[in-house]
Amino acid sequence: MSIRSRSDSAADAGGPAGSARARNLTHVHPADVPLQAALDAVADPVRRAILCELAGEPDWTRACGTFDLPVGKATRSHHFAVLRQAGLIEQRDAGPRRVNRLRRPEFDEAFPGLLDLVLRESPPTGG
Amino acid sequence: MSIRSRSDSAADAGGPAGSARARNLTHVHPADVPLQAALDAVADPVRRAILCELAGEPDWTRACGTFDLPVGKATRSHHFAVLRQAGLIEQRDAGPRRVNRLRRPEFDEAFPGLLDLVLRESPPTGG
DNA sequence: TAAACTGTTCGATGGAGGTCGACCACATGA
DNA sequence: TCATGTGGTCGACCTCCATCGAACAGTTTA
Repeated sequence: MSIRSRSDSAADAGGPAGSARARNLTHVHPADVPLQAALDAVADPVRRAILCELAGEPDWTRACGTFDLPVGKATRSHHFAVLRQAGLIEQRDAGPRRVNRLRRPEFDEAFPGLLDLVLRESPPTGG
Repeated sequence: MSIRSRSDSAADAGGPAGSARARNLTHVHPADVPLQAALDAVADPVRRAILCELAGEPDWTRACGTFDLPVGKATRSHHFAVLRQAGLIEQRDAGPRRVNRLRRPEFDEAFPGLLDLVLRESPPTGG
């Protein structure tokens, strides 16, 4: 079965009440994401860059602002929201920062192979 | 190695010279397709419908006009061209018709799991 | 309280691409 | 040659979405 405790680690992360900001953080489990939304999410190169950077480091160690992206902070915020609604990332407030986690196992179960393709994408090999 | 005889079955299909129309039929091997193009190709619902229909029948049995699609023939022609350039389908002229083949093994090798996701997509299950 | 930092929201803009109608090109058959 | 049937090409339109600047909100520290 693919039905699991979908309200487990997402919204409740960070404590029972959290802050007012944390309550605005809505998450979607990958199992509830339509294929269309998943494909749209990974079809954008900026979002794929976020996913690749995120995959290279431990969970909850990267805040949104620490990513090297060729877009302004408004656009960056938009992309993180898209990734969150597509079930690709999980976010948690840590002080003024918002740290991220790649939802690899859950997303892999819902869309086998898709995330692997994205993370296998090699940038221009620098040579 | 992923390098194989990429000029093998695509452009040469249908005989040495073929017709004048057949010479305009340019194919791209999946191994030469960027991930961006592959994702863009499968991100469109009309194109996914084509792929699903194509997967349900033997190769070279479906002409472009026989697909049940909610778009005009100009748009349909455009979508087939996109699928061809993305290495997802192979086309061959059969008289006035243009028959299609899903390049499943080649595409699977280049983008493992992606086509499976598309073909696994279940429409509203009708009940 | 104020300042600095992080991130979101809002409104507007621009470009990419899906869509169409019309016309064109090719193959078949009479 | 003409008619028909299939599919491609062209130009235009239009919608969606990525992008930005500006303003706003929450957190931390002074």
